[in-house]
Amino acid sequence: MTLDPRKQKVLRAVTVDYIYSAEPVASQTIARKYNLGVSPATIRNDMADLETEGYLRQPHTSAGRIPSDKGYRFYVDVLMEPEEVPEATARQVRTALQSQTGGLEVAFRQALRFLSLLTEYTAIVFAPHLKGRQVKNLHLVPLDSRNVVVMLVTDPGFVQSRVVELASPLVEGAAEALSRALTQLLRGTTVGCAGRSLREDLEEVVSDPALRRQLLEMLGAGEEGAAGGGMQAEGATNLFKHPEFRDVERIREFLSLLEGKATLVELLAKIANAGGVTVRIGGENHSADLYPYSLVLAPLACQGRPVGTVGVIGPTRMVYSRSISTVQLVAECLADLLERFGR
Amino acid sequence: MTLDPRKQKVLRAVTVDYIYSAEPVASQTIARKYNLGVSPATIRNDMADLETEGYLRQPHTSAGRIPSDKGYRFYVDVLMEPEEVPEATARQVRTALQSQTGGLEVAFRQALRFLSLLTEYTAIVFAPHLKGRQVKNLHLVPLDSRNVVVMLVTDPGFVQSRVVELASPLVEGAAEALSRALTQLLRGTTVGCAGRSLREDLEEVVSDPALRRQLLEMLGAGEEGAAGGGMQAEGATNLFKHPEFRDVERIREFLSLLEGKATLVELLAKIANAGGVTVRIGGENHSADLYPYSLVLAPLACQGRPVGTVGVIGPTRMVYSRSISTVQLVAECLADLLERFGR
DNA sequence: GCTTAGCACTCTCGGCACGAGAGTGCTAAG
DNA sequence: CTTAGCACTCTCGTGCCGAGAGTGCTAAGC
Repeated sequence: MTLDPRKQKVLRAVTVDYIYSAEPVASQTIARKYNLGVSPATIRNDMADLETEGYLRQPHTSAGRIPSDKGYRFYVDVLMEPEEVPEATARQVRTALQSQTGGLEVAFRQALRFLSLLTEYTAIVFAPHLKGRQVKNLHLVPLDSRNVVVMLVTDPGFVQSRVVELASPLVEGAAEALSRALTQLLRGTTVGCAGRSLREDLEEVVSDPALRRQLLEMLGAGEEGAAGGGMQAEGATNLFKHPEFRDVERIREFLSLLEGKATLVELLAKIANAGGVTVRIGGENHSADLYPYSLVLAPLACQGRPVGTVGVIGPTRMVYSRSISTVQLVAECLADLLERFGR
Repeated sequence: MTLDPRKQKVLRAVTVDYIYSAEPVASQTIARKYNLGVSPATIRNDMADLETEGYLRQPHTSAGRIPSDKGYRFYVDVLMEPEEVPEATARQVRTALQSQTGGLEVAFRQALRFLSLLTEYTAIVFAPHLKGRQVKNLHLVPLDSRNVVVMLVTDPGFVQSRVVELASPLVEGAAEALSRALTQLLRGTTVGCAGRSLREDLEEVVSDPALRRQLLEMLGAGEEGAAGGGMQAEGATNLFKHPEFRDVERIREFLSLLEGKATLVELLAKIANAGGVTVRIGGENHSADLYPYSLVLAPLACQGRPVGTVGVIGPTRMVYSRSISTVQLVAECLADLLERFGR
């Protein structure tokens, strides 16, 4: 069931040509541009075979061929020649991200900008969510007698803070004592798993009801924190440069895909547990919404545990080689960053 | 130079009809639907006059009329009947926003969601920027011996925090002493106006170079903080429901307007100092990028000082009456919130 | 048996003409 | 000043046509 060598060459030629031209590829074009040493007629026969085997599609009779999802998959797995990110560019990205002092959120945003700039697709990140992270530290910082900042630090160095208006004023020194007690109580607790016992323990330690409610909320359902529990995207407009987005309906679909998030988050969450760069092509996503898109995604881990996913989304007609190396680069930089913060 | 009463009625009819139908309005349509008691021919004459006076435009000969910017302006200032937000909806918005405990960022985001939902346009907020705010409090919270969270609290209760890796370990108790010293030094300082003297003072108080750099950065150029120093938008896809966005070029323009931000931020910053709801129609914005859009904007203030702007952006063919009342409602809720945090 | 030249066939796409429909502007009468 | 009537203009949808692109098939060649 393997493809004979010439058919592989034809499939590669069709794929590469279509990726760059966005036009169905004709047998003659291949004969002219990629010298396989055979005539258009022969190529035509191979293309017909490749179509019956499911690697190519024809938009309509008497048009050239374009790769099917299966064709892209074979291309990515077997035929594609890897493309390195130019060393100069790579260095630039690395230094920019490593010298980042503005905290993880800012670094993530910058990573997205790089990704969308270098690939010309839309960069997405499923930011490390607080849910599932362990509490490292909890601090109360009094602003004045009635207001206090609650600061929750979780595992890889995410800081989430909120201002609480207390029901009754704090006495001098109470904040520090409470901070110590709470940190001791909560250290190691997993955010999002606020069990009954925790609730009872809190009632003992914290007398102020407003503060207690706020703490429970922060430790609770894993809401979007400052680090962005949800998904972020950058460069949505990039996609509109590509001819598959000539019509408005497609644009609307794509934007509501990004805004709706649910479909994407589900996929990104799954990938967070994968190893290495994953390529998902069109229908492989088993979701009608994602059918016209391909994604190149890399998991993010901190001390061996998965914390999120980063990558790009674009049309199935994607420059996979470049996307893969770029995503890899950016993911590595972010991994370094996560280790640095995660100590 | 004032318009005679019947012409006003005609102008109102054309505007209202066009706002809802998005089709050029014919004299006969007006005669049929808005009974002004005159024949289409008379209305035609009035429309011709209104056109020479600049209130109406004709997309091409033998099409109906549509309002010009000047026409919309007259409609908004004189002809429009105010439309209240239904009490039930208003109550819902108020309670949802007032019971918000997740800090200003979350509340702002929710406000945007309401706005975009209720108006069907794109909601934007120029979030209170730290630049220009006064420092209220500065705290250092040690995480372990080498890492410390720097937390900067500015005037209306914005919290900005970053993790710093110190050049040399902290001794016990040093963090608290430093926090006190820094708060005393910095209280009342305006963020973004880090003068030379401040820099010298910091050198005396803070010996750690990494920490010093971080502090200067946070106090410095007024970068985007956690509260979002820049602009946020919600519901960009809303606009694509409207027929003026049938073609891809317009969509791309709009999205890059939102992503580019500069043009909008400039306008929003100006409005931040205004009083009450401001309506900007098309060309009134004196910016080619904004020419096809109208904005309904309200300033946000805290203790009498301007801190930002909130509103919606949509096509000039906008349901102004509804937009105005909705923006007003949301702005009031946010003002309450700002007062609560600003104590 | 694989490759290839030749040719008929199919499908898309741009251009053009045409007619219907919508709406105006003008004129002249009420 | 208002209005009926009518000619005029412009858009838009439709159908037609021809050019061009590309294939599939057949039969001949190696």
